[in-house]
Amino acid sequence: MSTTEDLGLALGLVYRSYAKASTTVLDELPGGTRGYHVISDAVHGRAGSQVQLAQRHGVNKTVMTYLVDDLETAGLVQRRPDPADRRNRVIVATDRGRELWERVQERLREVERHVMAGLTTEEQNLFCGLLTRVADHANQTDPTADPCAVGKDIEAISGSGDRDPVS
Amino acid sequence: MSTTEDLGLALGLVYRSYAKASTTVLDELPGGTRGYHVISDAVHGRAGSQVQLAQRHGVNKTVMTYLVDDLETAGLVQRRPDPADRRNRVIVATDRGRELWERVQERLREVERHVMAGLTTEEQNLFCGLLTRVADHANQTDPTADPCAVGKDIEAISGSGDRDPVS
DNA sequence: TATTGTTATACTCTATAACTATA
DNA sequence: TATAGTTATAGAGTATAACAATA
Repeated sequence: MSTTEDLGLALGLVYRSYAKASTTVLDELPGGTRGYHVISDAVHGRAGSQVQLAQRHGVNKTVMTYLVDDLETAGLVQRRPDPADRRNRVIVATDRGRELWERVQERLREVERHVMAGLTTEEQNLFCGLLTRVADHANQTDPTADPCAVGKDIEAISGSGDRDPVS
Repeated sequence: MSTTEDLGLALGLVYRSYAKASTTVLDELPGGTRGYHVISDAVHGRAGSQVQLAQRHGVNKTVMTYLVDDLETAGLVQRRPDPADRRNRVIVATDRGRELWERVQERLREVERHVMAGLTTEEQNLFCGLLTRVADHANQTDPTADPCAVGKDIEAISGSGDRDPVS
């Protein structure tokens, strides 16, 4: 019998498996895994403002301030003024940040293969493709949107009789 | 262009998307998402001891003590003495825990469909199947194994010249 | 008036250390 | 001696509140 009949359970298991396997590669970076993801966004020119970054990576904007501080101190990213809106700080990668990203990226490909070792190479590509589409869909859904909207959909489906699952 | 060329980034995005979408369903449970997963293991008779549960769900055994305390107080699980080793407390589900699990489980299926809305139904099944296999593989890999073993594999592949990605 | 980013502060979660009981 | 579980304590991570600058 499978030990994971639940999507959330399986996601958590795989997420932790990846986190553990990538530790040796990412723990030396400022901000660890999250720091790498911010650098990654900066390298691809999709970082945007700090608030946008914070929303995309699921943390408070104050946390992003500290993280960008560390990344900037390490010379990996830069805060740039946004000509269109002087309140924003656009986060861009430095040359050093780009070089670091490329080096780390190669080692992470090995980590990914290790995590997905239970699948054939073809299946790995298929899985990555599907996962990416789910992720992109989640990313498209406006991160600033009211989180309750999702809950409302679900409540409308399942009814209001069992709102309190405990009592 | 895709916003997620990286497995870890995509996993994080999907994981947070699921966490956000399941909030309304799971936040009222003791221990939230993790509490539900422990109940789920207990319902399926695969919970085992508290240490085993802690390892499977990626937390310290002390955290599991507190969590099981809350679940037991809520009447959802029970600590049972293990005849084979009196040090162990085997965690089993109560009738109430089983009922709760079934109710929540139905609502979570809707959440899952919402998270995977970017895929067709066939693709959703395919994705879940592959994800489950990756998760089972991660679960099989002895959770007590030395985490450094993974790092050693990776270092052997990528060489030792760039151990410090920053300087 | 609302939003971005910053700082100081408070809170939540988790781990460490020390202990008992069992093996 | 080593491990499961518990408790008290300390630490890491994160959010809240208040503020200045900008829209």
